[in-house]
Amino acid sequence: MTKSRAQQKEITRRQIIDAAFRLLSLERSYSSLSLREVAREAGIAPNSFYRHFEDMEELGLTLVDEGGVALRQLMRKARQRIEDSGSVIQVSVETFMEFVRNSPQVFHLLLRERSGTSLAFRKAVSRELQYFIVELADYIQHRQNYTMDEAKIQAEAMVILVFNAGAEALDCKPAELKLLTEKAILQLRYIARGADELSRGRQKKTVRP
Amino acid sequence: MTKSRAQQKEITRRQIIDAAFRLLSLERSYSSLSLREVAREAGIAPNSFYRHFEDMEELGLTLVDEGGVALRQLMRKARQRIEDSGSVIQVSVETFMEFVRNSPQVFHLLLRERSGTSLAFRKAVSRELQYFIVELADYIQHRQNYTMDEAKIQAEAMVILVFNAGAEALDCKPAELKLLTEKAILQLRYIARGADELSRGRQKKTVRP
DNA sequence: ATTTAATGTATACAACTGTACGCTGAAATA
DNA sequence: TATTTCAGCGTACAGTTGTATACATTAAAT
Repeated sequence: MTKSRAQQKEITRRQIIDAAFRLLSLERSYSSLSLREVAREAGIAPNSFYRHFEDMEELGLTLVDEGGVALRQLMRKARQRIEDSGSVIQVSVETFMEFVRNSPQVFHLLLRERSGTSLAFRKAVSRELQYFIVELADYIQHRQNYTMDEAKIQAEAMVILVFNAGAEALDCKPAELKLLTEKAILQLRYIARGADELSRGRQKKTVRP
Repeated sequence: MTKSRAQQKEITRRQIIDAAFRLLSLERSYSSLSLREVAREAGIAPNSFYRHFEDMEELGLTLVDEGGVALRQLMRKARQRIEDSGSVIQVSVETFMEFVRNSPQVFHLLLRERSGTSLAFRKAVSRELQYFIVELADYIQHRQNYTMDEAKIQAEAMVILVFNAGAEALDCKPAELKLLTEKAILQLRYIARGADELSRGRQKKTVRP
């Protein structure tokens, strides 16, 4: 059976994407990758790259999208875990940390391009983060009676801190991982509790649980 | 009057450092600078660079150090402002935001190299952040009776959030700056209050102020 | 006054980059 | 079956890079 043209093209496209992810590491940022390098790793001629992507920026944005999707899928599973067992904060943070350790390249990409030189990249990563922030804000608002603004500010702080913990996790030894996770959990609890107290202070009447 | 050798060397060294800072921007990260480019901007021959720095990494570490010093000096001034007027959190955050807007290149450098490809850079930036964290933790611990660990975890969360607000400030319009600052202040208050409540919960007896 | 040492330069080279051009073979279409 | 389309390749070119080597100038040391 011979492959259709579209199928073969899709395969090559995947090879390029996978090659790029493979090249990312602690010592190698996306912006330091050259087109030729990616082509080499993908096993194609440099010029063939252009049959699939306009330039490296377009490939990069594709990687950010793919990475975001992968991360969101994982966090959706985390929510299932929450249903039957335990604390939202703990399960979420632990799930995220697992992701960072299992797919460090993806996390590297998101982490670095969030403050990278390309506006398009920064916006793309920011958009991925917004998904989390909004989902988390919804969740928070659903359980307590915050305004949406309050909930978002709270959610954003949490996402930033978890992201930061992920960044530290990349550099640390496996033994230190647990400590790092606990630190992040505690920081998130500070925020949850603090937001709780401060919003209660502003409200006329709220029954303490 | 002729210049002594050491004096002239120091002048050229400064030209290199200043040139490198000048080249940094939203669109230009340190790792994307070439040795030749810096030499060109500094007005010297490419090879002359080596008379002052082993390689680009050594220059970069020097920049991180200088940036850290500048930032710390500014924050020290902030503490004076706190003495006579108002909230610690508010003054600190506002001071930091001013720094970001006034010396964006320095902040760019710290922000990016914090998650960059060079371990030496990451460590250098991390060390700069530790200065702030420790100072803030001391301050926190001095006012309330936390353990040092608690105070540090709290301080770290605060520094991370302020840093993040700074990153957002780089991309935003001047009009949005105030809103951004207020958001960060609120986030820090969440943490302060949350830590306060959670540590009180653990203590046998504490008199509410 | 002579020698030494060091700052800065000019030239050169090999390695790598992005990408323009033209070609090939085979799948898709007519 | 004949024609068109298009993914992929090879060659080529101009530009940039880090840095090795050799040399000039001149302050500092002898």
